Amino acid sequence: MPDALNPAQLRTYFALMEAVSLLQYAVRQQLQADGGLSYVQFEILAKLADADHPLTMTDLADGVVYSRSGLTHQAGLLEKEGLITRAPSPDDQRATVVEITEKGRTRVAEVLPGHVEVVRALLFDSLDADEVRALGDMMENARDHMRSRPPRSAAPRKRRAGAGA
Amino acid sequence: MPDALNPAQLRTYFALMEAVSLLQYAVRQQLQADGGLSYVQFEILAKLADADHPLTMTDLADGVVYSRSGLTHQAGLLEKEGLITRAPSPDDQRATVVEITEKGRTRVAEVLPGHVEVVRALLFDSLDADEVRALGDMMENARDHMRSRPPRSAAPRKRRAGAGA
DNA sequence: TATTGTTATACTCTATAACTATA
DNA sequence: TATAGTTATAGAGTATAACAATA
Repeated sequence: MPDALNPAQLRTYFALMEAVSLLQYAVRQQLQADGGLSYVQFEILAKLADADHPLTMTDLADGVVYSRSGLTHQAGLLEKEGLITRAPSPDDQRATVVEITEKGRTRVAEVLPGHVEVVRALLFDSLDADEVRALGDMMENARDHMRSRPPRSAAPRKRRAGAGA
Repeated sequence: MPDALNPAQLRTYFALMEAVSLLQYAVRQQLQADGGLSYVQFEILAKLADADHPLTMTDLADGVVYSRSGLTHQAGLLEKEGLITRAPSPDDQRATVVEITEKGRTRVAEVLPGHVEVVRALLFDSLDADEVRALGDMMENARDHMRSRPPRSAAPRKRRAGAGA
């Protein structure tokens, strides 16, 4: 098991992290400016708009956020703005059923064109069709690989908490 | 100018964002667990460890963080832990010269193996050498493209601030 | 007992604006 | 006047732990 990255891997890692950071930053700016939405809020709304049936909080949590309380917080903000509704599920009284409102759909529609434009201008302007396909294949593989390999493996190595001194 | 993304682009965009989000999450976990460092702090230390001459705050700000005060804050934390030193520059009395300490280098050395291992296991396990090269080329192009194209273009479209209703 | 979800709380990161000091 | 950096402050996002209610 090789304990280091070769130069090509290092170069790729840094370029990937930096490029995506720049993209994320631009996307967050756009969503905030055009619709007052954080990226997570946009993800929640987009997921709800895409689904043909209402989703539970657990459904939404999958892949969107890493803690339940974080999702509850974000959902609370979206509900306060009238972009989603929350109601107890008829099937399972423990579950909460989340639906997007018309106002929520409108907000997504307001934000989407600018979003698409940013992604196109920043990411896809410099990639041809073949590259887009290759990149998509690689990232789907990587994503599936990471999903199936929970990071808990590398968790408890050394603890370090307060000011070191 | 096409106002939408084609299906291949959409698929690639989402896969890229999700894969990198998972990677970032795992990397942050590892850095925190192994060295009590945020990713930005690790970037600062790595940049200093890599440079053969001391850097100014402005040097560090390039590409690491998006506001000066944020960098000042992070540098303050690192200094408090004894991982870096800050001193007025002899050349330009306005500037601050930042140097990594031995303790800082040690911390980087402690964190690096686990970091590399996470990146290798999560990202490069599913990519062969050709893919690594292709991904690196694409991401370097995209990064340079984004750097040269400041996102301010899409900034002022619509304002939306407080609670909507 | 396990699961769903919320609440309370605390902490980190980031950004804005005001300010000092030097070029 | 422009630049380098800090400070104070405020806000958003996220996580942990305790809790309530249902399966």
